[in-house]
Amino acid sequence: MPIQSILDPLAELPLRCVPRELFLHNVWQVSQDLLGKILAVQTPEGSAAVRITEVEAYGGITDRACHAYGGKRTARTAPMYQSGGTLYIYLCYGLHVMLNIVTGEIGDPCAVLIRAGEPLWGLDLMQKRRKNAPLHRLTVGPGSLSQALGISLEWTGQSIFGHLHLTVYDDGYHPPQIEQGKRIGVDYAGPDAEHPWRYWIAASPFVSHISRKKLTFV
DNA sequence: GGAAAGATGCCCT
DNA sequence: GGGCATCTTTCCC
Repeated sequence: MPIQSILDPLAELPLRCVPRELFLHNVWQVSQDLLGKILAVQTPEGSAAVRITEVEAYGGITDRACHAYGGKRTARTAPMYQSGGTLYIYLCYGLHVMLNIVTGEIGDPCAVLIRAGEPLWGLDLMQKRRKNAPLHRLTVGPGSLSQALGISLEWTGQSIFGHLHLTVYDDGYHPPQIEQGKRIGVDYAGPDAEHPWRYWIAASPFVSHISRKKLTFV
């Protein structure tokens, strides 16, 4: 399948699925490793894909911003306790679909929230799903990204390995620079809201809250 | 059974 | 940058 990137039309590298081991490291490592990877979704409507440009790490039972804080386990959060590579998908504000990928071993409820991507292919399909939103808002923000890709709530709890619809690929691309800052919308988490656990590809136009304060870079 | 909050997005100024 | 739609999940009666 040819890659046709809007920003980098010269990219023509072989695709391979990311290995299971990628998700078995700590959630902060996995978050940064996922930047630049390709998230592809195939549905009966067609296929679409983005290069992941922005993520957030949710640190399990000790992170007040994490749904599994304090070991909380409900029907919704149960997938977070499964092994690395499990999908954790839930509805926010009653209408926005949030896509997360669980990290670590079984029983360690950490996950990476996929917040934004750069369109690679399936542009027409994504624009149709997003009601012709402009390019800079097509796949930016966790709710918008899920809508563009056609992420389904029914996939929560399923593994991305051997998944029928969703695949994460590595085409050899590595972000030239990664920036990090505070996570978005977690002010209720008190001191844990201050952690710089949001990561994005430096200078990418496909990042939300671009004006937010940058803390450090890697 | 009911109330409150929420890992947002969009439109307005 | 501020207001608000919108409805599921969770928790507490």
